[in-house]
Amino acid sequence: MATRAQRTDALSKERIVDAAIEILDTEGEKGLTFRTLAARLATGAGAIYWHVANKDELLAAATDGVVTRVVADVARGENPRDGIRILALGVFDAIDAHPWVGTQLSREPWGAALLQIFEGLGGRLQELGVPRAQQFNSASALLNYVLGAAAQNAANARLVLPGATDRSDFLGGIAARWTELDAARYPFLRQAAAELPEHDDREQFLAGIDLILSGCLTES
Amino acid sequence: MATRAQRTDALSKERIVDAAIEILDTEGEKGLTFRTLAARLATGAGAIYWHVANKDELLAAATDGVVTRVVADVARGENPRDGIRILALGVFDAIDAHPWVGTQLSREPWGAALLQIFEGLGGRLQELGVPRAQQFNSASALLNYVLGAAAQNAANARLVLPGATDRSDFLGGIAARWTELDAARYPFLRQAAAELPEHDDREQFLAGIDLILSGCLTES
DNA sequence: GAGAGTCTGGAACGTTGTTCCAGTAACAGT
DNA sequence: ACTGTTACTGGAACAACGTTCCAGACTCTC
Repeated sequence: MATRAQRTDALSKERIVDAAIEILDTEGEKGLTFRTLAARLATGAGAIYWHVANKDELLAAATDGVVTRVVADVARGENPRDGIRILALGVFDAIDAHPWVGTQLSREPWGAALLQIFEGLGGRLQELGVPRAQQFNSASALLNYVLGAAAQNAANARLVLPGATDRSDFLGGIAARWTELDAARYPFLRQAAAELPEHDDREQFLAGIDLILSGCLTES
Repeated sequence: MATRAQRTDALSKERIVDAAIEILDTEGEKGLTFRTLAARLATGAGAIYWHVANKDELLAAATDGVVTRVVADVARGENPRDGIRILALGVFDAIDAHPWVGTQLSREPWGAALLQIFEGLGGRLQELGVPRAQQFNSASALLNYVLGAAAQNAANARLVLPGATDRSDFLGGIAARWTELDAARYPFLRQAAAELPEHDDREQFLAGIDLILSGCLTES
């Protein structure tokens, strides 16, 4: 049974997941259906179900595929602080390139993809000298922050399409709405509106990482 | 047109949203369909569409409803640090009670619910004396952390149902899987597995808030 | 009463995830 | 070369969903 021959045009979970990733990237989350997938693979829906239990498993596998590549790409041997920044930014960029990964990471609580990121963050916090009693909490804080920023960014990416021509138009439009808010109830937002259009998501994300890291190291 | 009389059994957006929240809380996200909603309101799907544009708007309205209540409940006049903790914990608890809110907050990037939370956090950071240049970044970091933790918690809540009888069983099962991981690739997770079963989600969440706050205040 | 607006309920449409199953390809044993 | 078994395929069929459509019912104004 192990050494069974394959047809030359054999379908496989790997080919299916790769095709799914391609569709997700080009057509978005709504573009991936078992029918479009079957069409791209020139087969029927039933054949796909032989290799994949259901759509959730397919999405989880696609997510794991992307995340595994990111985590593996982060060089070991960096000093731990830079390692954390590179890893976090890698996840951030991956989700920028594949917004559906952000959605998926928030849906799949203890999946393989998440564990890899958690390990990468936690291991480097150890190296940084965070006291053992606080390693778990600190790593969780970092992970939650990364996931929150990621999901938010993914949702944004999904939203840029309609209306605005480019990113600064888009943010300008949101800032304009903020300045129209009730001054008594939303003083902070009205002030922040000024900074919104020219802020850089990546820089802001990294600033948050540094903030949390400095918190990890100052708390005794 | 403004002073049009209402039938006594009149449908309204408010009644629809309230019924939707009830279904979401009792039956979960999958339980809310326009058919179940119409059945509970003893009407047809078309009647609902007269008051609500589509399901997205319905979910957004339900989310805003819950979040508005939470934000309003947080007493002003607290010292700002406690205010942030209470607000964040309020959002956390609300999502624990209504897991679907967590999912929704991550999907709706600049919705009214999010703005209220952002304002609450940012305003109190100002009072805390965070330098103006860092208020935007700090508030974003807090918000992203809250959202990440919230979404993760919501996903967990959705997952407890099958299998395990109670929470510590559930976490114990996950910890057991962590200890079976490859020791060379996952040293941190294997260590964290020991702490997982008895950790308290709320406490860990608050520890993360304190971590970020201390980071906000030490970064010059 | 007549007419106009507002609102209702349910039938109907197109699409989705999933199941089912008759059929085919490649092997192993004889 | 035949046969049976297993591994796999493709497409028809099903139930459920979000959404649209529209004939009617209600309630006001004239």
